[in-house]
Amino acid sequence: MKLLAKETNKASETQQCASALLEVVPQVMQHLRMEMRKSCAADLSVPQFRALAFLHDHPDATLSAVAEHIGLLLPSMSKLVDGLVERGLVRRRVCREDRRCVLLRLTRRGESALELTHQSGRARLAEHLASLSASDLAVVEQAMGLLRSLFASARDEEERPAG
Amino acid sequence: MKLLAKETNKASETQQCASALLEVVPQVMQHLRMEMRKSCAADLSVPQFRALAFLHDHPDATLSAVAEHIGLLLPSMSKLVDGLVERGLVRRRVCREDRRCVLLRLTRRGESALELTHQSGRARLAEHLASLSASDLAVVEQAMGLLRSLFASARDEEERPAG
DNA sequence: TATTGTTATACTCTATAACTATA
DNA sequence: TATAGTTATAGAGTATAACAATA
Repeated sequence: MKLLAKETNKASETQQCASALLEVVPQVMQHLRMEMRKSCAADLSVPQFRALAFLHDHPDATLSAVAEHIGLLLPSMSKLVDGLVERGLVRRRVCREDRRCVLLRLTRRGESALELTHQSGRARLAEHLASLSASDLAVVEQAMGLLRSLFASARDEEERPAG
Repeated sequence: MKLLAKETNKASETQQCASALLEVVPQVMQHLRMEMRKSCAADLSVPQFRALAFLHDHPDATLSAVAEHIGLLLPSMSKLVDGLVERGLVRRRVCREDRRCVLLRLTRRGESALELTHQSGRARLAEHLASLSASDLAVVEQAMGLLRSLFASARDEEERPAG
């Protein structure tokens, strides 16, 4: 009976946590979006920024790989990459071994844009976090670690197995 | 000197935490978006869901109030509400005291759609969270509480002062 | 035939600028 | 004149469906 009660508590805790995520994640996301837009560091949208970050970590990734990581379907990703290529931030190249595949890689301008945006975004976010105590910061960072593992895409799991 | 070192550590902790947010929040957000789309519970987008949730908690809120909470400008909000009104989820009404203002309120269908989407989203999210231990869940929930306070909009602060 | 990617099309999100109605 | 909201317009994000090229 006690075990059952525990299970029930766990389930209700899980539901409560899910509710919190459902409310807070979009709220924080909206702030991220607005700050990135206002800062105009390199004028990157959030998905563009994420794509560049992935390509920084995985040079010569295929379009499919990026799409899976970002969580977009191929047509959406193809279009997003169109923009990055037009702006000279990414280089598109056909793979020699399998000519159906497209290999993507950051240009030097792409690297700069990524770094600029990352630094500026981090700085603005850090201002918001300034009022947190050291232990609060630790809680948030730990939570982000947990969520990163939970919501990593299948392909990411292969490379960096989640704990 | 020791104090300075502490300050430096705190700053670097803050930066690291900001980096984690910058990476993980969009990742989780993307999952939320996709799950809400796939579930088709009531076919609500994330911003639509957020607007309904706010109106549930604040009946007869003005368009401006909703816009500020969601983090949209007035034209964007007006258009979003157009869609909700057309679908019969929200009622728009002119305020008698100040005829410039528009008061928004959920219809019964709006309440249902909100509840359906909330339950379905929470359930799907809960599946992902199932592998977390009770203490991990607590960490995530605590982090969400901290972030909710930090990123609440100005108007929300008035009603529910952040700790 | 199956897979990778692109093109075509459509809808939502979001912004800015110009406008209307009310105060 | 200032404020609340709408309309007009535009661009990015995202999806589905249809297509092309390669395996």
